[in-house]
Amino acid sequence: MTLAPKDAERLLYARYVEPAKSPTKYVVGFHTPTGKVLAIHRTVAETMVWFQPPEPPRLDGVDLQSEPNNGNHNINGPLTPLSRPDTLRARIDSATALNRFLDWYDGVAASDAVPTTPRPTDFAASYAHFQDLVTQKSGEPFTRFDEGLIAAWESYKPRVRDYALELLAADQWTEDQIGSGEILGKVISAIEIQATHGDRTNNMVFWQNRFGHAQRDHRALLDAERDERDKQRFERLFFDLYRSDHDEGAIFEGLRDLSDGKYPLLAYLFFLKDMGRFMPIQPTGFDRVFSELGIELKTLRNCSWENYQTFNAVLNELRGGIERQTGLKDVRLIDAHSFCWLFSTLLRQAANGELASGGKINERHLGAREKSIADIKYSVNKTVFNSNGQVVPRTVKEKELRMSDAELDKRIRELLEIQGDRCAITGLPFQFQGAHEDSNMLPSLDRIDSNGHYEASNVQLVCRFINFWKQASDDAEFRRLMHLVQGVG
DNA sequence: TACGGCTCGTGAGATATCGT
DNA sequence: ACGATATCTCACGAGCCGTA
Repeated sequence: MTLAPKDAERLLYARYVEPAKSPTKYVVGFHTPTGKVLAIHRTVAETMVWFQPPEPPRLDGVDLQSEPNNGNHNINGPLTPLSRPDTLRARIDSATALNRFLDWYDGVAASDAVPTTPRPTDFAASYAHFQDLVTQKSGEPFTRFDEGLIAAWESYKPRVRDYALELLAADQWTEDQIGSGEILGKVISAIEIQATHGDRTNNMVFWQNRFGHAQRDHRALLDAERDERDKQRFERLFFDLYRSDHDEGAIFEGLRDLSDGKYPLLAYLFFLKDMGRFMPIQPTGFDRVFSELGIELKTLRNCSWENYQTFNAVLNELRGGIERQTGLKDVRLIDAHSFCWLFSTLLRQAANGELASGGKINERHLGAREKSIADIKYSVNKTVFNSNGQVVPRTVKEKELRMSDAELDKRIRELLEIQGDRCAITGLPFQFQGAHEDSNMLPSLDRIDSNGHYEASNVQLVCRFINFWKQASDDAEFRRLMHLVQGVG
């Protein structure tokens, strides 16, 4: 007795209503209620089901095959789990046998299917590669997460998050606000964080309009502001996410369906909820580093709760590996995330040949930074002293230092922070005292209005050569001229 | 009949260019 | 600087077909 695939297909449609993706000429597949997938070949003579482990018990009319023969090119997209080597295949003899099999398969609890977290193949070797790249880039190897290159590149994420949580103010939400647009507005503001200077811009979600509205990760949220039904749905899910203990998986899937599967957006929203468990993601970047580490996980176009949980589990596993390699204690989830992100960026730069030429330009370590801060203070004091009522051949402008030493120190640190260690006028990265190879790139305190005094609101940090060039000219005019020069270059 | 090499089309994402 | 549009690149999906 045999069961023709077209009859099997009819049964599958009756049971699961719609296929996991539109059928191809050769293959049709379905999701089960527990989130597994199964598929059959449509053109072979008898019904052969591809399905995920575990192996079924002995069932009448169900004949487990020794080989999955799942090399078919149409097993992809939502059916990708079936392209794994541990996929099983069974020949099904009859309609009743198929139903028997499906009853069993549908009943396989999702917990049985919890995928083992993929691990790096040789973390020690990968870590050595990472150190090599860090050293090429910054001149010294990685030692800890709170200083050096990794701190400079990555420390902004928790800061952006803190600010986002303020804007979100989820603790003030009330259930009757759902549908009002207020919650949606708060979520949007917690996404669209743009610092006019420096590094507090939210780059975890691609939200800016630079490449057009359609490209923005949170487009669906913006559109929902003008769509009562979607507004209601979004706000219900946001309320559930931040204010209830409803099933996080269901919320994730719900948001995904509403927002077009934008993985970075979803991950960011969950990162806001709990940075102890959830990390932001940029699929291309993380796939790059996972492939380097030999971790079998593809996140690109795989935005699902299961995939996201695996992603976070992988990072969680890496914490131990990083602790063992570095000897550091208490490596946090976000540290593992930063490690991957920096590694990924370095891999990309190395691939593009940007590492060698970058040389020491990005070199920064705390010692050098501290020296630079001291230097700046010293030179300001000197400037002010020199221009205080002395008799000189030409008129010297009166410049007052309207800050105490401690205030000046604090302001310089603030500015370095806000400006992301870059020149306020040219955007070039600063080099710091002792770690520099070009003294023109040392930071220098500039008065925005050259006729004003040294006070907190009138100062910015610029490259030393910019300060020389700018002399007494007006800030706006000088910026205009600089842009002309940059345009020519 | 199954596998897998191959090609071609598609679309997302990244980047370049142009206009304001 | 910012926004809109054009262009490029790459991975993936789908199907064809030669080989075993």
